[in-house]
Order: sequence, then C-alpha cells, then structure tokens
Amino acid sequence: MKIIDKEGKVYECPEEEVLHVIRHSTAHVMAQAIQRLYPEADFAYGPATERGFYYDVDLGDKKLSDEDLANIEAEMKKIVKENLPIKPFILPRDEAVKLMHDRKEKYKEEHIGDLPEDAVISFYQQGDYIDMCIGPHVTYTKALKAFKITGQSGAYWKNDAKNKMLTRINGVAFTSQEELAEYEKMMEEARARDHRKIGKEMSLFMTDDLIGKGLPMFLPKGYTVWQELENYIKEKERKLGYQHVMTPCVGTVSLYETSGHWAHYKANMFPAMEVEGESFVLRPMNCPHHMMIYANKPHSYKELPIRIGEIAHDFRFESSGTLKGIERGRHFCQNDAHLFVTPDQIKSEVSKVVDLIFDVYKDFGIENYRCVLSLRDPADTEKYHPDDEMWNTAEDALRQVLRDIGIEFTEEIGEAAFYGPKLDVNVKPAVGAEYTLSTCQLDFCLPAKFDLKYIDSESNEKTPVVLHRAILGSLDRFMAFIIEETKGKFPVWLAPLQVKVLPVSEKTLEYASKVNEALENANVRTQLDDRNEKIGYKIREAQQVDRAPYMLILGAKEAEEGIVSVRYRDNNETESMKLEEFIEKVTKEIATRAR
RNA sequence: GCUGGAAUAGCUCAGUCGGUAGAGCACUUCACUCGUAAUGAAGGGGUCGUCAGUUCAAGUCUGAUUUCCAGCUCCA
Repeated sequence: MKIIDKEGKVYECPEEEVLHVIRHSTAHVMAQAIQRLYPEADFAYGPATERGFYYDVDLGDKKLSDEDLANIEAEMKKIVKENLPIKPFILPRDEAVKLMHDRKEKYKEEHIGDLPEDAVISFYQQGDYIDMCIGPHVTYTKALKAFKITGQSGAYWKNDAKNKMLTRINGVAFTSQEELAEYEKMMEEARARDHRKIGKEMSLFMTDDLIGKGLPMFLPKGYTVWQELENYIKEKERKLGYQHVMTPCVGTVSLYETSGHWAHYKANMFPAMEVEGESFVLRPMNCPHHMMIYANKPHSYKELPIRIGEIAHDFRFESSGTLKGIERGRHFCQNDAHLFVTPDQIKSEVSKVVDLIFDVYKDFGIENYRCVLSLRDPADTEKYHPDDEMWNTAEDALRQVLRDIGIEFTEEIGEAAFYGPKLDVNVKPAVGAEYTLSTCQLDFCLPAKFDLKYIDSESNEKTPVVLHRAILGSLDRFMAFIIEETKGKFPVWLAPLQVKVLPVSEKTLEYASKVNEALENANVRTQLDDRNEKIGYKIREAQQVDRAPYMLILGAKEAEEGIVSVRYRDNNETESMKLEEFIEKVTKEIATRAR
C-alpha cells in the first residue's frame, strides 16, 4: 500500500504501520463526511486507536441519533467511492494559524498555539476537506476498504473535565472486509463471556434497584466461589506468616484526617454520618485500621516484619458511570494486607509479595498481565505529599527491588498513591478497559502520620516502613476476571456445582440418589437432577447453564454394576469407573485445587 | 458526574399508522420410563421501569425520574 508523508513523498507503507495509517486516514474521511453533513462542525482530535479511530467534534447543540451515524457512514462510503487524492502541504506558523482561523477551526487553532515554536505545521487535504495533521496518509480515499462507525460518546477537550464536552464518534477500520467480519465475531464472543451475563446465567450474583446501584449481592452459588477464593488466599497468606484480623466497616472522620485520606478522597467516600456529636464514615480502605492495630502495643525490631491481612469490606462512592457488575461496585471486599517492616526488610518483603502474586497467577493460569511502576508526578504537589527526599528514597528503593527481582515493568508518572509509589499488575478483561488486579505499595508516609514505632537493637525508637498489598485485588473484581477468563467453566475446586448426578430414568433414581449422597458425604458440591426428563435434556442444562465439571450418567448398567459413567464438561468425553474411584479423583482435584 | 442509547413475562426478545399484550425458553400438570447438548400436550404467569402530560384512546407521542449499556473523567 502506498502512503504519502507530510513532505509529499510517496512510498510503500511498512507492514506494521498499515493498519495505523488506514485508521488515521479513515478518521479524516469521517471528518470530511461530518463536515459535508454538518458544515458548522468544529474538529478537535481524530487519532487512530487500537482497533480503529475516533474524531472528537464540536457540533454545537446538535445531538446525533443512530440514524445520523448511519448517514455519516454512508457519506464516508461515498467519499471513498469518489476516490479523492489525499495531498499534504506545509505552512509557516502564522499562515497556518490564519488558515485555521479563516476556516473557523478554533480547536486546531488552539492546538497550533500549544505546539513548540519550531514545529513544522502540516496539513492534508482531500477535496474541500483540510485537516491539520502530521500524517502519513493513504494516497487516495479508495484505499479504505473496511470500516464501520461503532458509536458515539462524550469526551472532554484535552481530556479535562473542566473543558467543554465534545462528541466523540468511534469507528473501527481494517485492511479488508474479512478482517472487519472477524473483528465483529470476536466482539460477539467477548460479549458472551461478559461476567455480568454469565453471572446472571449461572445465578452467581444479582443487583436490585431497591438495594441500590453498585451494590451487587452474591447468591448462594456466587458466594460459594467467593468463599473458595477467600479460603485459597488466606491459606497462602497464613503459610507466609500473615495474621488475619477483622475490623469494622465504619470509622471516625478523624481517623481519615490523620491518615490524609480525608483531604484526598473525601469526594469518593460516602458522606459522613453525624452521631452524638461525632462524625463517622463508611471506610473506603483499611490502612488506618491496620495502622491502629500495629500501634496497639509496642514492638521490638525482633517482631518485624508484622503482616496484618484482612478480607475487608470497603465502600467507595464511585461515579455512577463507572460501575460495572462485580468488577467495580460501591461495595467490595479487598484482599488487603499491611506489612510493617524495617528499612532493610523492604527488599525481601517486596520480593515475597511479588513471588506470591506470580504464584497465584500461576495457580489460575493468568498469563496476560503487565507490570507498572507507578510514580508520583513531582509537579502535582496537591496530590503528593511534598517531601522530595521521602519520595526519592521510596521510588528508588522500589525500582531497585523490582530490578533485582528481575521482573519487566514500565514506569508511569502520576500513577502513585498519595503516600507512596507502587507496583501495579494490570490485566485486560474480555470486555472493557485494562485494570489493576494486584498491587504492592511502598509507604514511608502513613507510618509517620500515625506515629508508629519499633525499638531497634540499640534501644532507639524507629519508624517502620509499611507495604500495602493486595493480591487478588478485590475478591469481587477477581471473580469477575476469573468468570471472563473461564467463561464460567471454573476449575473443579471453584465450581459452585462440582458434580451433577443424572439418572437416565426414574428407574435408576434410587441408585442415583445413593451416589449423590456418597458425594455429599465426601464434601463434594453435588446436585441430583431428579426431574422426569430425557438424559440429553439434563446434560444440556448441566453443561450449558450449570457448567458442572462432571456429570454422572446413571442408567441400568451403572446401577447393576455399582459404577458411574462420567461425562467431562471440557471435552464431552465419557468414561466409566467405580464410584469410589470417581470420589477419590474428584476429592483429590478439589484438595489440590487442580486447574 | 458527563455524552449518547436502552428498559415489554423469571430469561432472550417481537409488538406495523396510537385502538383490549405476543413468541421461544423457564415454571406447573398430565402422558411417555427414556443412554450422552432440547419428548409431546395442556396450563399459570405482564399496571409494558416509575411519575406526570397530550388524546375519545398510550407499550407506542411529550416531559421528568430511576436503573442498565457504550464511552469520557475518576479509581487511595
């Protein structure tokens, strides 16, 4: 594919850039179509994205309907058919400003003002449409063969909520219709594994308007999964010397004023409750509670590290637009822990936390994740505790530990917590944007605020360092992730229903209920389908709705010989074995948490 | 919170020009007694998210509101 750069040089597009150029050029064609249909439209940014492109446009008071979007797409196809040549030109800064000013492109004009003095300001033109852009682009509009407008949304000018909200029109673009069709198929599959959909199908959790938005409730099956996750992670933590505590979901406002959270995150907490002259809030996190537990008695350096863990209920007043099933609600349970350590224990403790994270990921088969070292933005003195030395020490320490451990990570400025830098491990769910699953934060700040102490070997009072960490993140979010990873086909130990017992007819119901009872006695989560239905019907439901890892098909043959016919969820194969043999197999898989 | 879209039976959805509310699945009952992804028949089930308005008449039109969805902003 031939492309053209801003100097007008035409050349063959490198393979790896083809999609990007196509998407960027498609954004221009969409803008041209919008300009034809809405001459008053004023364009802001219109870049290529991971899957396509968007253009942010100021349409004044005009609201776009789905029909309008279809019209824009139709106009785009027309422009492609017209096969307009796409030509670049370069203007000196003042002429560029004048051109944009004359064309009433106030966003582009402002954009030029933001560019450095020596910037080369280039434009691309196709037909009447001119866009300020550094390119490169395809040479003719007919090069764009497969695109689709996927929707619209609001987006702030320069991503700042203080600015005007523009209309963002999103689209996807590919090199061929086949690729576009493939993408649409993939999107459909992604929607099918959405945890909200599967959660409903499997009766894992529910929401209700009367309970309140962002407050999902776990049903018996969902809570079974939840409890298994809780037991799993607590077991791991106990082996690593964590001590678990239970602390209340409410605390005084003073507690959060002491920690600094009140100043930083008041807006994201449920408002304070006044009782008997005192103010209380639902807690948004557990650090202060754990700090007070540490402060409950004096500590010797010999006791450190002290690792305090809790599966803790937290409440955050998340913006209504960000709520998403159990992935992000206003109530959730953190797999939280605070490690109180001496400075020379930082490295080994961070290292153990990192090991635990990857150990857990291995158990769950999580392979697609990204490690980020989140640092402060030194310019943001409002968010970040202004103590350069403290920050430099903490950031250098954490960076060095991560390097020593040898994990790959990228650094992101301005992503740190207000009290310290952190390692975030991010994953991408089937549906929606990447989010943080695990985190390990290094904190020199809160221990000082709470005046925490330990006595060192020379009888001096010292301030411990705190590591905040969450491995499963929140159990709710982790469950959402696992549902989407497995499409609800949980490993045996996590499955809410592990075995479904299916008599072929009522003649073998008695034998089936004996088998069911034997499984129950072995602590296997089992259910007997005693309905008067055909075996194919029962299998279908057990497999498609319950997603039971094992189905036991029990007919005359099995009853006679005292065996069970095992049908496997994951490969649809069947195998006969003795009941005792099956129980041993299943209970072993459960005990070892086999994947 | 913001921009746009949606809301009809437990679930998935149809409902034309404003004229008494529909299907499949699920559920109940009956028959069949069944061998590896849906046996047949009958029956019950809806203030069409909520509140106003327009109209002789509203699931359908208007407004407000609630919740959900896509995205933006945010995420200690």
